[in-house]
Amino acid sequence: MKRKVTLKQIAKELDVSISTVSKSLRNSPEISEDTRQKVQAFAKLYNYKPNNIALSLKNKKTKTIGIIIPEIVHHFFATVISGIEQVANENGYNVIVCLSDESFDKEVINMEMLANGSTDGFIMSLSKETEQKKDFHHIQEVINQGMPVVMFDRVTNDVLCDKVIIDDQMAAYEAVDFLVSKGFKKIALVTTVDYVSVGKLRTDGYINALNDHDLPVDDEMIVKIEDIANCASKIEKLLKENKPDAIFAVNELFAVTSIKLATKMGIKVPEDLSIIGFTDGIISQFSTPSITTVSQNGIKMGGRAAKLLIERLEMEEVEEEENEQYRTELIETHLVLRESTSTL
Amino acid sequence: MKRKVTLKQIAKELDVSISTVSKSLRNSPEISEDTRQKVQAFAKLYNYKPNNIALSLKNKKTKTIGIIIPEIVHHFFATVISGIEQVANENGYNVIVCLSDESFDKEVINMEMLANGSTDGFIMSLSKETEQKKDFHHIQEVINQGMPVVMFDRVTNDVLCDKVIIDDQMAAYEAVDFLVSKGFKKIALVTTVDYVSVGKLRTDGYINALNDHDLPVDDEMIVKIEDIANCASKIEKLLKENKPDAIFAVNELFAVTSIKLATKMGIKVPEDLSIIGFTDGIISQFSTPSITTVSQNGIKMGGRAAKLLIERLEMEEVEEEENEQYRTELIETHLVLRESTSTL
DNA sequence: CTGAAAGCGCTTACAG
DNA sequence: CTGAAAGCGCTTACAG
Repeated sequence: MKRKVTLKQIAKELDVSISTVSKSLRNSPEISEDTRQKVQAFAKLYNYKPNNIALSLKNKKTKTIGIIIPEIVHHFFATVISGIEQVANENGYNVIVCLSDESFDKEVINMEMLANGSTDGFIMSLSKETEQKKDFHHIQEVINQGMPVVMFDRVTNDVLCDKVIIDDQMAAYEAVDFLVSKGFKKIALVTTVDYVSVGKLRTDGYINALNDHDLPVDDEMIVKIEDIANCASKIEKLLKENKPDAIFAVNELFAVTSIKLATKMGIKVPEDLSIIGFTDGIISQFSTPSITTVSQNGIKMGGRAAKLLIERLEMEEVEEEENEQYRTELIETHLVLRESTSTL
Repeated sequence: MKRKVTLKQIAKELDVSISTVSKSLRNSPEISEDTRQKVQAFAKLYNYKPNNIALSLKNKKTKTIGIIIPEIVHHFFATVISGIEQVANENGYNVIVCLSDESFDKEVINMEMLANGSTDGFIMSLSKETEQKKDFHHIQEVINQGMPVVMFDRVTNDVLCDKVIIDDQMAAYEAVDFLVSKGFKKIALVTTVDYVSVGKLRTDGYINALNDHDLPVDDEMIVKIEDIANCASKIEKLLKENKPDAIFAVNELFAVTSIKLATKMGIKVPEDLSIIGFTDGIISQFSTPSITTVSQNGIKMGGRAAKLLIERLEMEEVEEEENEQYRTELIETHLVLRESTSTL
């Protein structure tokens, strides 16, 4: 068991001061070529690596990014982490991940815990409960303390900070517009309850698209699902009683569930019913039929979020802090055509 | 912008020493009731929270766990992280995630980076490249420095440490045994190349099961896939030339790909061909037909791994370090019956 | 009961 | 060219 070696030990071993060792290793010109080499050779031999914690304390920056998301067993969020991680790594940052499990309390606790010195900033997506409560004091507090926050996907206007989103409303609009252009008249919507910000926006997009095409917006054709576990009955009812010829679903799970239920009821997809989902994940790719969907590039979103955060982090060092030019970056989306929509 | 307050500032404000503040906040009996209350009130008012980094440096422990896995956009690994995170949180630990992207170099770099004081220990699953190279010096080094490591899923016998695995060989055996018991005679295997440890074990289980039932092991019926991207041709060839009546696939992707290809070729699943996969993920659940599979409880694996690591971490404090009783925990698996196997 | 000092591992302005 | 000192934010054994 050879514990990690410290400057102190090297200094003692070489009979010089700690300062000399430190400077030698950082190639300070103050130090003579001779001792520098001696120290460096010794350090190499003992595989000296500076202690991150000590550096963090000294420099008052940790070079780590805190990520707080609702869940990780979720293709889109995993994808975003992956994007963050990549950019973070390229810039010498590490990533510490906390899950809120869609709970407000967990989100607050995690945020406060990480804010006590563990990270330089945050990248986050709101939990459903937080969106419902509209209580963002924990985020505001962190920002007030001078730690930058970047929100993505599930964001709020009530907090001023950098944001990375897609244009949910427009993307939904385009999906529905596509269906209309293909001649569908009875387009249903399977969406979330309204407090889920992205769900609400996608719902708005659906409504706008119908309006713009002078199609009626029928409440019977809009199914709002609170709890994913028992969404089946509502969708079945929609299918049976309202006989839509197309469905726009605001996520993969709603889309695949609709397909499965329709198929079970003898409704053929896409012959009798076309379906468009949202998020181009594993399910959309491997479902049978595969699902036409609005792609949402999580890797890119994560990467951008990390870039924004790091830029702000590095900027702060130079300029005086109050550069309140918060940016909201839009990641483009597009429709991925697959088998679940008929090409009449 | 009100920056976080420190002991020093509180001390100054209250005109007492830093030690007194520190002790007051930790409810030391040394301090008079009076000053203790005064300090605590003030600290509360200013929302004082001790700085994690300073505590880490002082205590020589970070209360964070380093996780190094091949990828995160992967249902099983995401599931394991989720399990780790939960147990970690319950015990006051945070989790810092690094991805090796299946690359040996990235695995080494990440490990070394985190080992320089950022984490108290590691939970990891080997990258494919590492398994191929059989170079584990980075792991051994970390262990030699006194940091505990827990490996899961993709583990190696060449490193002594705690491990959490499933019995891959037995699980595969049981899956194939099930197929045999249902009367299938021409059971094919779609597996990985041999250097992937879990793939190899599952292959062994397949072979053993056939042997024990006096069924021939035919190399033509075994497809080893190196690169997931272009596995189609090999599976098509298998289907066309060898006409298996059942397939055991060592992961979800191979299973669903086999189903899709078979269906495209007019082979009906499960009527003409039964398929069993491995890992009960999103794909298995939402594929059509849904896939019979060997469940592999990632949440539980992650939870156990975290438990093992934390136990060792807390143990070290007391006993003298060389308690080299490394444990290997087996997580039970079972067959989840779904639509992809016919129930003759 | 309170506080000065040492120390965790490092860096850097300053003296010599 | 080298080293002592101060400091990052904290804790704790020790003096007073």
